[in-house]
Amino acid sequence: MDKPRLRFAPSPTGYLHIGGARTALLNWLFARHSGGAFVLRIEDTDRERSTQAAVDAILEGMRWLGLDWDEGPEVGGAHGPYFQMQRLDLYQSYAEELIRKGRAYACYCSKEELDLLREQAKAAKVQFVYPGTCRDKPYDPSRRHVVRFRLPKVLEVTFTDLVKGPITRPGSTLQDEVIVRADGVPLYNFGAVVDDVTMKINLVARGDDHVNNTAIQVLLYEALGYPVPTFAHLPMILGADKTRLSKRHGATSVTSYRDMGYLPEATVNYLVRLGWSHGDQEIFTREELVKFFSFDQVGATASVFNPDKMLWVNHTWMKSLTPAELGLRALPFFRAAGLPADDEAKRTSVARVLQERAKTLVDLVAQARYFFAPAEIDPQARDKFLTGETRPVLEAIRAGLASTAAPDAAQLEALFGDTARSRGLALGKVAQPVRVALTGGTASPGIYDVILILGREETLKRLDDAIRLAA
RNA sequence: GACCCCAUCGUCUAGAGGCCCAGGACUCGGCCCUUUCAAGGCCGCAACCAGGGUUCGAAUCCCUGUGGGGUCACCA
Repeated sequence: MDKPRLRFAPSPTGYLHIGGARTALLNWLFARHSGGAFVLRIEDTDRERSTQAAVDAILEGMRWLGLDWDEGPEVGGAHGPYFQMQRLDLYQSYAEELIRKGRAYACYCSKEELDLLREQAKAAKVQFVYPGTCRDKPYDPSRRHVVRFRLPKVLEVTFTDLVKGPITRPGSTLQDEVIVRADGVPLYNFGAVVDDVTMKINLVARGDDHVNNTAIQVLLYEALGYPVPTFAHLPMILGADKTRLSKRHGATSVTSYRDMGYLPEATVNYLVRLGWSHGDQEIFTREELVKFFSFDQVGATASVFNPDKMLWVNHTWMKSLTPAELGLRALPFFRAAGLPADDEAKRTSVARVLQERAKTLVDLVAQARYFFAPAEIDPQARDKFLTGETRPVLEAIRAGLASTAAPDAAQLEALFGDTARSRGLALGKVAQPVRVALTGGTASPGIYDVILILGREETLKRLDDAIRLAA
């Protein structure tokens, strides 16, 4: 087989959702795996719903995931243009070729007439079948018409599917479909086939919802005289209630995951594991995925999107980044939260102590708040830990710290240990009040780390504030 | 309704006739570690849709049923 050429062909009617992103990802993965090409084509023939904003959103989503395309919008390529609305002449000439060869014909029936027939069929509870009214009428381009494919007499159509195996559909369930509208814009089945033919696509991997389109497309390829590509129909992604994933299941656009503080590595990792596996491995780098991925390891079953597991994957990825890198990734979120985290050394230290505790970048920033802004003392924590009883402890720590010029971890440990021991207290009895004083809450990274990051001056200041509160 | 596809723990999955009274991961529960919270370690709960075949032997192959999903446009 020639080098694989794959494509992702979204219609720009909205943002890039999770399902589309996975389709794009798997196509990209296999193209990179095989050294083939990945083409991005925009199927904007639905003028009602297509928007430039959606095109931008889709490209943005793909870029965030790191899915670069070899041919397509903005990068061009030898088989362009890559927007269907810029390829109308092409569809027209292919349609005319089919008419000339007798494989298609002009149909002059009005939409109203057909709608009526469709209603009648529905009322009679039978499948609507185009009666073939115009099948043998002469071609008169001057009359308003659509182009219909003349269905060849076939018993059945069979094609290979890399994930589902051979699929057969009886010819009796097919009919003369409209392939070009009256306004000259092609319908999906025709546009996609003409484009896949002219863009030399030989492996079509797309959503499961297209399986039923495939038979007619196979016939179209044959009518056009081109080899039929191999197909890979990817199972749908479902929500928790096992229905197709949609907005009501929560966030469905990839960029919303970016905005919620997920890493692209984790998103890619999770998405690919939804329906694909490689033994027992859960975490994959992009390089590993490129190396291991193939369509025949993709399961044939639809899979339920599990936010908990995605969160775990993200957490795992966050832990694997270097603190400096993690801090850098979090920087936009710090800025969005209005926290001054531009000091790289401090930001890195914060990331280091928080990376095991924060599951997303947004979570990390939320947990880091008191490092960059005054501590907001939780009332319950104050009532419990900043009391007349703990005040002497706070004062002792304050005094010890004040007499140390530049405390290090060992000195802090000694200070806390001695303070606890001399008063016959467990270490926790000393650490908790200090924790509340410095962070405002009862849960935080190790208290010595907190002090070291806050610095001596700021720590003394917060201790003073807390001692006042404990009065 | 017709046609197509699918069917292992709650979820993602391993499993391509004996290695499986079914393995890993998420979630959940317990224990350990521990200055809090995490992280980490250990342990546990939990599944082959049903019924028929084929076979010495079936989660794995075949058939039927059931359940779920998808498609039936001058949308994609």
